[in-house]
Formats: sequence, structure tokens, C-alpha cells
Amino acid sequence: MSPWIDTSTLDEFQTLHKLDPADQFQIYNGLDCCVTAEVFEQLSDLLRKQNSPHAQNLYNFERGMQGLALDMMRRGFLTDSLERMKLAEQYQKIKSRVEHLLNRYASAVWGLPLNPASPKQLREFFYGAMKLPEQYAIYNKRRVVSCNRECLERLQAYFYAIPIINCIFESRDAQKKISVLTTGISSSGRFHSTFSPASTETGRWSSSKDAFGEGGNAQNITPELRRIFIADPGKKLIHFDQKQAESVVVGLILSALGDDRYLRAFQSGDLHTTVAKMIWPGEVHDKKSAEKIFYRHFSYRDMAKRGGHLSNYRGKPKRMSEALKLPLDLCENFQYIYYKAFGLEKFHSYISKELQLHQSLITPLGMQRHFFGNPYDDEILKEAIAFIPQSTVGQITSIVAHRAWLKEPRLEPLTHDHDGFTWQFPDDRRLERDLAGYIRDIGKVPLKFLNKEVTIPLEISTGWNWASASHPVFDGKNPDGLIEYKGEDSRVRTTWRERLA
DNA sequence: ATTCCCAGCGCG
DNA sequence: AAAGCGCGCTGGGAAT
Repeated sequence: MSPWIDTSTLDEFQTLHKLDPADQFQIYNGLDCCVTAEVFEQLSDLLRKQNSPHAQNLYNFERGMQGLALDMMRRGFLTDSLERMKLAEQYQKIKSRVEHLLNRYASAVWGLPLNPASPKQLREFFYGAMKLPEQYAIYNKRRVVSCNRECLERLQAYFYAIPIINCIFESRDAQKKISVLTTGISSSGRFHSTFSPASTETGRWSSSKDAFGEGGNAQNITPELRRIFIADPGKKLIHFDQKQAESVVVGLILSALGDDRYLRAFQSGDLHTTVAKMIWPGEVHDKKSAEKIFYRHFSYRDMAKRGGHLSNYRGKPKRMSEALKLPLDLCENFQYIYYKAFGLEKFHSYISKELQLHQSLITPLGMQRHFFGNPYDDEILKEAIAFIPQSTVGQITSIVAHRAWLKEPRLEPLTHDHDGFTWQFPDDRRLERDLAGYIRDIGKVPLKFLNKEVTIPLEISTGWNWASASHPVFDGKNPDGLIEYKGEDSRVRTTWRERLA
């Protein structure tokens, strides 16, 4: 028999800690339920007083996503343990080797070892011991002396620093991957994440460690590591992504403002390839040549995508030249042509005007975001310019996943990555065709902005691991990876057969 | 020994 | 003066 406890007068030290643990848990439970209910009463009151359909819609929308999110969190994503251990070992070897080498270089310079993960040591080493000119990066609108990748790349102009910097890059790359491969995968070999449908400014989902502190963010896994993520035995992955999604939304807005050139460029072919052709007319003439590697694991097309995005969202040529490793004059020229070709300044000035009139924006899907900063400030303007495309695309993904979750139990939800979503389903060719058709159907989410309407096309792919089969990093050696589904997939699960043999 | 912040970096 | 936006995690290192 538990005592009556009045929590409004409960003293933590005088009373609570003297109760037996069962009673303490009861109190904890009671507070968890009752305080939540009290918060709800207060919040719904606020919502009523605000009398805004947008706020109520957003609340309903995000609340409705919780079941789907919980389903994904409980299921987790199976990983290939053997492959995972092999990769982790491989990166660990690379890391020890380059760090050994790095320490030899460092000893020669300043008689001490050098930890490539320590910003402090790196600064002292390059700008102190080696006397190289200080390089700056910008964090949180602050300009600081830094040794991040861009800064070190600039230091490669000093030839004697090149081998040292290369060691640091190799070590950092390896470490990043090791941490994903080794941190907290449950004993069943599954990677679990928390998915939060209501934690971002834009209405995107966020992903993080699971409730037990294991697993991690499933939204920042590199193409290379995605190969570790596999379908359960007897299952196959099906994935959609929204093609050039944010660009379409920018195109929709421009079109509603009376300029449909950007939307037309998208409708007449691959937009990012078109942009790549504009930047590298000598190297890129079609989609195939656009997919050649340009820098690290980025293709020309990837770079064009980033350059286009950056320019759409008001990135300047200087920033672009650093991000895309291109000469400044080329970027200035590119952006001049790009803006002129598509009339992007109309998009920017429209957002600026809305911001100044209302201090808020409403997306084609009815999500409203308030901007509390100075509406004449460029910083707020940039947030606002990025808001509508980001929000719209993220919410479409959620809508499609939610529709499937309500109606199609054979689609087991696994991950949400902003412009795309991945499920697994029982590995059967007829079912595969039906489900691909089903996703294509529910994937049609018309967007209306002012007087214009557009629907973002989906690309559907299937496979047994989460990496693209055709991604350049695999050099054609990922036969089980995702490939675009065009009515039939004649493959069988190769690695699985080898594993059983 | 633990907590907190920063720098750096992955994804969309 | 110049700066795309949105997230979350790790390791280093200072603070507690």
C-alpha cells in the first residue's frame, strides 16, 4: 500500500529520498504523466488563443508522426557484422600507420608527436613551430584561426607541409568512419536511432542516439559506410528519393513569381547536369561524363548540385570557390551566368519582402515559421531563403512515409533522410513491383504556391544494402546495392549466398 | 571523475 | 569585411 504523496509540497531531501525505491518510482511515474498533462493543458490553451490554423496543423502533423517514428526506433537497421568489423579493422590500420608517419614528421619539426584530432596542437604546430601564415574559418558567424580541412588545403601551397597535411586528412577520415562502425551497435547487430519528428526549425526530422545511448545519427552516414546497412534475412530494401527536390521548390516559387525558366530547365532534363555543363564545358557534356569523380568522392554533378544549392541560397562566389575547389573568377563568372539565366534575385527579393511584411513565411504545405530576428538583417534573410525548400521537401518525405505506415504493413520503415525514405519488405519480385507502384502512387504530393502547382518526381530504388550500387567509391563492386527500379530487378542476393556457402 | 564547450565534419 | 541553411556526434581540453 503506497502512501498519498502531495508532490506540490514534496521536499526532495527531507522526504523523497527516504521513501523506498518502489514508492520513488511511483512518484516519478505520476509526475511523468501528470506534468505532461498539465503542460498539454497550458499549451493547447496557448494554441487556442493564438487562433492560428498553421500552428494547430503543425502540432497535429508532428504528433501524428510519433507512431511511425517509434516503429522505426524499435526496429533499428540490421548491419553486416562481419563486413563492419573488417572495415573497422582496415580503417584502424590506416589510422595507426599514418599517425606513426605523422609523428615522425612532427618530431623532426618540433621534437614532439602531434595529435591530428587536437585543434590546439595543430594550431601550435602549423602557426607556431612551422611559422605558416594563420588561416581563418568562420564558425557561428565568428572568424577564427583554424586547422579545418579548408584551412589545411590552403596550407598545401607550402610544399614542405604537404605530406604532414595529407597524414592529418587520412587520419581524420579514418577516425570518422571508425566511430560510426564501432559505436554502440546492439548485440543483435542492429543500428538503432532516435527519430524526432518535432525537433527542428524547419519541420525536418532529426536523428540521434537511441534511448539507451547506443546507435547514432542515421542521417549522416557516408556512401561508403551505407554498405554495412542491410536488409534482414528474407527481406529487401526499397528506397525513394525526391529528385532534385529543393531545386524544384525554388523553381516553383520563381515560376509563381512569373519566371519559369528554372522550372523549365528542370523539366527538360537533369538540372544538376545542366549546371555542371555550365561550369565545366570542356569536361561535361552529358549525364555520364557528369558522374566522373571530380574531387574526393564527389562527381562533377555532385559539385554542380552543391554549387547550385549554394547559389540558390545566397552563397557568394568566394564561398563557392572554397567549397568547390575552383578559381574565384570562374565562380564569379558562373554565378553571374547562373543568376542571369534563372532570375534567382526575384526569389531572394520576394522572400525579403515577405519577411519584412510579416516576419514569417508559410510553405506550400502550410507550415509557418516565425523569424524573430531583424527582418532587414542579411543573416535572417538567408535563413528565410533556405526555409521553404527545406521544410517542404522534409515534410513530403514524412507524408509519404506516414501514408505507407498507415496502409501497407509489408513496408517496414527503417530510415528518414530528409528527401528520401527507406523501408524493407519480404523479398519477392511480384510484391516488389506492387510496392514500387504503390510508393509511386502515394508519392504524388502536389505543391501549390500562389497560382502555380508542381509535383516533385520520385526515384525508387531497391537492393539488399543501403549504398548505391553504382556509386563511384565501390568501383562497380557493390552488386547488392540499391539500383533504380524500372519494373523488374533480376538480381539475387549475392553476398548472402556466399555467406551461407 | 564528471561536465561542458569548442572545433571539426558527416549528411540533406 | 564577409558570411548558404538545417541537423547531431566525437575527441580534446578546460572547468568543476
